[in-house]
Amino acid sequence: MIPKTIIIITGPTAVGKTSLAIDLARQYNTSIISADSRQCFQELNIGVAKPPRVHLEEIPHFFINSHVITQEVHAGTFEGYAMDAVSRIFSERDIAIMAGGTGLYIRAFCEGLDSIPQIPAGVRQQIVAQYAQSGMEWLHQEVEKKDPLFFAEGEIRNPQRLMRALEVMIYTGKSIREFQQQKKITRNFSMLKIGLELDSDLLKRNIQHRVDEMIEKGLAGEVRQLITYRGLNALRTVGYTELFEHFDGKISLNEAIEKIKANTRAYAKRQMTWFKKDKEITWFDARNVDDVKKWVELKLKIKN
RNA sequence: GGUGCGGUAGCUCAGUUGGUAGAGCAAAGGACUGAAAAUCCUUGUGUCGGCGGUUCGAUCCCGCCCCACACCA
Repeated sequence: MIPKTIIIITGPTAVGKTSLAIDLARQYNTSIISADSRQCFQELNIGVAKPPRVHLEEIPHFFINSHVITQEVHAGTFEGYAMDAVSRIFSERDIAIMAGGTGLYIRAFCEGLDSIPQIPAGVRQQIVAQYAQSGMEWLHQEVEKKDPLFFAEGEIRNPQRLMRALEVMIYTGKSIREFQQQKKITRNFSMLKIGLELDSDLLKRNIQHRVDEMIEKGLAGEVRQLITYRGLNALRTVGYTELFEHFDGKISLNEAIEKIKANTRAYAKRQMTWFKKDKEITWFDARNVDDVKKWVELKLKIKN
């Protein structure tokens, strides 16, 4: 019996993950699970570089257009969703494909997250509101008092982490540190992790082209329609925040475009910083996707 | 041609009552287990427009020149 295998394609934004995934999905006659924290939202289209509609119709995709922006989606949501999706794919196929650039989501899928109770939304809302009002000093004091364990070793200058620690403490009465065992779960299928990379000048050029293309396709119009939802997490996204600023009259359209390009570059850099640490990834030059295909074929043969 | 305001880090600018200079953004590196396209940390030598003068010492004061902008002719 052939072992079930998922081919995971990752790398920075605008290297060409999507088109490689589609090629492989065709070749192995299977489906794709997107590992992208923004493409899952129906309302976000031009700005998040979804696969073209024809391809979405040709090949089944999971976690694309699967949610609406008012839903809360996070790494835990993805883990559950993606585990369900692979098992459905594996019930009919031996190979599945995952493609995306959200490192935390991919890790959640591959290794699992430590189980922490679901915190009711209201708990966080209160903390966020209090933080907005009273600021960092208050947050520090709260966490130092309520969760000294986290305060001693956590990222105490990062408000998001502090607020997360606080909500877990308030709701469960235990430090988030006690939950975070960093235990890797072993999945009952095998994985081939592929990284696509590109010389930084070339990647910059790709980003530039892609952003210009998004503008031509009408990104500004898409963003304008979503302006009333700007407070939602789904819209704290490169391409959207900069255009909101433009519609506020703070910056010109050209400035917004330049900012989108710069922020996309910074995002790509953060992605590389994350992925470089994953020693299971085999890297390929994005210009030689045929090498990837050959390598995948070889690996799958060995497995048989 | 005259007057005014400027010329400081890749960009936008702050500053030094004369002791060779600093923020934001960019850039580079890094962290990150339920906000992750998010969030956070680290890294700043640049003929302070050019040439001369005053001074122990000038980017800062003075003179001339060049460049940009505005206004007046």
